[in-house]
Amino acid sequence: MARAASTKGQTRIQREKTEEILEAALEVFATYGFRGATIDQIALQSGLSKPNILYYFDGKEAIHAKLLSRLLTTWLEPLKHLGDSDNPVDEICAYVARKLAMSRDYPRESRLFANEIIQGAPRILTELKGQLKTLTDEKAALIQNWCDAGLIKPIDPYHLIFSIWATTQHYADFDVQVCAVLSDKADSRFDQAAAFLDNMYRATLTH
Amino acid sequence: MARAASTKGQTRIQREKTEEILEAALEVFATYGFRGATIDQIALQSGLSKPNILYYFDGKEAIHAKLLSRLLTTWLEPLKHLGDSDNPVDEICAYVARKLAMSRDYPRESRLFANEIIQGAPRILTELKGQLKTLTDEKAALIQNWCDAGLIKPIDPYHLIFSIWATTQHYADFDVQVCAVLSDKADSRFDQAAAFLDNMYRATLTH
DNA sequence: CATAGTTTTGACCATATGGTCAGAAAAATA
DNA sequence: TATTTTTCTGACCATATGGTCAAAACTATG
Repeated sequence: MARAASTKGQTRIQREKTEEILEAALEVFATYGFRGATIDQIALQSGLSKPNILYYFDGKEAIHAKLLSRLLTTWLEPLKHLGDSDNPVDEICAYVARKLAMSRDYPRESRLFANEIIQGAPRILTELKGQLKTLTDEKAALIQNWCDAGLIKPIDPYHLIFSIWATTQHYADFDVQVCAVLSDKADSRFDQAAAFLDNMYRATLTH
Repeated sequence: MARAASTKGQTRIQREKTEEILEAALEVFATYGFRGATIDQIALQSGLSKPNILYYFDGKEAIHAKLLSRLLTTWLEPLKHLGDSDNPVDEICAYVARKLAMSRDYPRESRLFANEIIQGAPRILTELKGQLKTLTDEKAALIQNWCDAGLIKPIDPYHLIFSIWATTQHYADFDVQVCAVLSDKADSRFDQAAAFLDNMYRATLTH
């Protein structure tokens, strides 16, 4: 038996089933959190039997860990692309737009992450203090340079980044609430949000 | 036996124990979510035995329901105080400050709420579409009036409110992440946040 | 103090849940 | 086709969990 843990030499079936399980697990973990999710739910969602799932993964923890480790890479991707440019305001607004698009297109990933963080990030704290902090420090320094050069208004770069995470992820994590409040106007919520946020960050950053 | 459900004629012990249980339950539910929390944990946290807890409440659901119904009132309080005034910008910034203070002083309440919403608000959806929507509609109309009167820049009042909820609650719900990124600078995070947010919303709203 | 009412608990139950295992079914290989 | 390897499953186990109950401990009051 070749466990999915060994990344080399996987058969077609191993690759396919592993994906199906992760897809189902994402749905379940995002909705109920780690402790609230059950392997039976993942089994039901994926159409596989419970023992079959445990044939591919070494347990509930392992499935969750795999999802989280994948997620972090995807999640940091938009921030990585925040590059130097002659127009910092556009650069930041483009980042906001990318991040909002991720909330729209990958709400389950956002909720998986939110569940983990709210509950104290017990299984991802190391990565937060490592990868996430390193990247954020780097980009905060870049933004600080823009401030110092007078290209944008003076602001705290860290809290600017926090506010971007908060405002964009809100549309994935709190979607039920947003829809409840907007009711019939909810359909265009992502377009409205894009316009509002672009407007707000331009006002915040432009001299 | 007089169950806590009957709000009238409670003895001193009933009032005290009920509070102790709710206090412990808030801690546990906020950390693990509804499905992840166990009555045993609440028992341990409160120093009471499990059967004793079930003597005061009709089950896990009932404890959670009680917490949620209390919470909603407290939670909407800051928004209710968003009143008419000759300086709308100050008015909104004061609301932001109040909301941020709540994240600092009542992080568990914020997380309890966040857990519920992220998981689809199964036990509070009615209240969201009722109380929350009504109040938000009312305040959005007020803000719209300020826009129309030219007292603040034209913005979408609903998404302004969403952004305030998102940015302020972020400091309670994602506190672990904020601290991980700020590391040694984390101590003053709420003061920094207050300054940043005040600055951002003034820029967004002032002509 | 005696009695009635309230509060608390240990022991217990039914179900849910994470996980195991021997062997069957299917697929790859010789 | 025969054999080896991979994939899959029903039955099962140990523990965790929500909840019950009879009786004990405690408290207030006549």
